[in-house]
Amino acid sequence: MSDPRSADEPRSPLAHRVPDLGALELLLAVARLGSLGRAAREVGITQPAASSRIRSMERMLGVALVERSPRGSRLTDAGALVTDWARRVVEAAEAFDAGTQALRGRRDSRLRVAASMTIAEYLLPGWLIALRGLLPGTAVSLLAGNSAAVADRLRAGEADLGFVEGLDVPAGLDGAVIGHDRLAVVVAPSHAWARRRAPLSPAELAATPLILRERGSGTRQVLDAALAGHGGLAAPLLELASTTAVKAAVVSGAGPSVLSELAVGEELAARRLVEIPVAVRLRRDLRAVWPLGQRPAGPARELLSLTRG
Amino acid sequence: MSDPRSADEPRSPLAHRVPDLGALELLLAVARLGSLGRAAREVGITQPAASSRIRSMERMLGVALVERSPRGSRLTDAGALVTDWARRVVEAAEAFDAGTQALRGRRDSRLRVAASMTIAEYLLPGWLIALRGLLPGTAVSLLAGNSAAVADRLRAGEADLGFVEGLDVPAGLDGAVIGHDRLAVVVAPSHAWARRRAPLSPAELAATPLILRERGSGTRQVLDAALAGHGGLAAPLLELASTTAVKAAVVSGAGPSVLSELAVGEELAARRLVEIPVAVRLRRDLRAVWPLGQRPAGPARELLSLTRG
DNA sequence: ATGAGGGCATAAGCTGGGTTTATGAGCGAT
DNA sequence: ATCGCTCATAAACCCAGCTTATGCCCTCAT
Repeated sequence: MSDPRSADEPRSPLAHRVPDLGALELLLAVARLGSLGRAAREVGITQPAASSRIRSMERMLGVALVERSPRGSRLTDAGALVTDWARRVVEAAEAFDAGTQALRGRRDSRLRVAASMTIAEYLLPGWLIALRGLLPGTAVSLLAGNSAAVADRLRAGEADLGFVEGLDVPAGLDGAVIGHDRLAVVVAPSHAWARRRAPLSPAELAATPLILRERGSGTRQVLDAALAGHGGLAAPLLELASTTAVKAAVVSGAGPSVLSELAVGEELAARRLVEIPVAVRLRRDLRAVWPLGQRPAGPARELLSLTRG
Repeated sequence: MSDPRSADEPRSPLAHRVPDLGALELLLAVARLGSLGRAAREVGITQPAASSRIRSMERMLGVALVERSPRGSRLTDAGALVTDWARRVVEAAEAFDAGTQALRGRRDSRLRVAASMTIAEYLLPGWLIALRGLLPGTAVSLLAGNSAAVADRLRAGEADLGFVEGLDVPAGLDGAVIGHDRLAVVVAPSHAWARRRAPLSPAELAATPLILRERGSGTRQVLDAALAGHGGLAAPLLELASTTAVKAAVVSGAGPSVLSELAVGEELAARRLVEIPVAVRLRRDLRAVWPLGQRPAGPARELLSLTRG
């Protein structure tokens, strides 16, 4: 079946209405340093280039961002707001960079990490940025896969530290719980459940056909276990290959789903999805794991310590 | 005093290691449509342009993202991960776009919003994106200022809907609580408090000199009120002009501060800051406000309904 | 089999945004 | 006055990314 999309078609390319990353970084530098020239030097361009870049950004946005004076430049009120929004874009880009850098890391990296998809996707980039603050220059390589693949890598000595979500520690490994992941029942805002007042009962949830990832996913295991005593999970409404596909289907109103809160944070904040309270505990542990008896040392130890509150 | 920065100097420009927004959007389109050519059409370029753009992105990242075949293109495993990180960058860019678009909105917009800085910064862009889903084409203008300025605008009939955080509803206005904002005690990970096990007592917090925004900020009011019964707030360690400046000082280890959880979410996730539990309730209401007796209608009503869980 | 159609790659040429260098002008401190 | 900082303007340049034109590969239907 083709992608069931609804009403986000007629949107002109974002890149024409949002300055590029270089310009946003420059703006942050101006905000921090209080001078176009100094900001230019920091980002490695000349002062006229910075001047023109900021000016063209102001033209693009239709708002004056910086107040120039012969003694320096300060942000306007609007500029301060824009800068804060810009900071969030740059931070997302930094996470992107940290992630992709680890992804292309070679086997001789000083720290080889293996992680489940969910953790690699949502948590690891942040940890890597933090790690860079503590141990600058540490080359990190990342391999993402399911729990079994992570366990294999560790047992084979091809990774120094692993991260998995799930109900138990894989055989042959030691581990420590570093956090929890709550599963959330979500629907599109237009769904009838979004107007409920009472929490969903476990039996109701179990009896409702859901949009789920295909059998074998960690999410589905937890859901199965939690609802075993309530009649068991109904046959899925849809089975899709990726979390992204599931989210897209839910957003478009195809039905309810149960997804990690990590995966739906943005959608909930932007009200593209609504969470429905449910009277059952849907949690799973997030674990750091390593080969039995080999407590993490060096960079692995450092990363591990970062991941615990 | 100059900016006390520590160890994030030798970082080459992000823009050289992260593809531009156009390329990221293209990658998302490829992921969704399963074909370079179709993705190219969607973003308004030709197929060879898309081909070359994806290729140069793969060269930049050093990772194969797309598996080409004569029947279409699918993401590689690494490509799926990269695409998810890219999605977060694009979403941040969309929030940026929604915000700046409102910021330059003229007075004749169909919906004129006035909001406090914190709300304008962290919540409003998401609401505007959601609103665009419900009422496409609605021109929104945004004015950001403190509570008094928001109230003035509404009373003068120059805004249709306002958002403020604070302890009470400004005189002459009606309002509804739409959510809460918790204040968090935060320190740098290197600070001694980060290794505490017991929660902070209110008296301890009150007695400790903090890094705060200048007198008059909403955050400071709430803090003053909450600690009034515990000996009153100690003289500040530092008084800075913007939330950003406060955060930078705390991150660099200058001392503890108390900030909105909205303002420190990213920093906590990336472990640049650590939250210290404290045995006192530090909450303030987030309110939508409007002129007495004039219940919001039309787009204002729609936006209001979006902001309540 | 064989041709049509969809999908991707390559090549050549163009264009424009962003860059640099060079210069000038405003303001403050010495 | 004069230096030293700031930012703006002008002219020349360069390259990333675009388009158009073409070719190859594979699959599917006739």
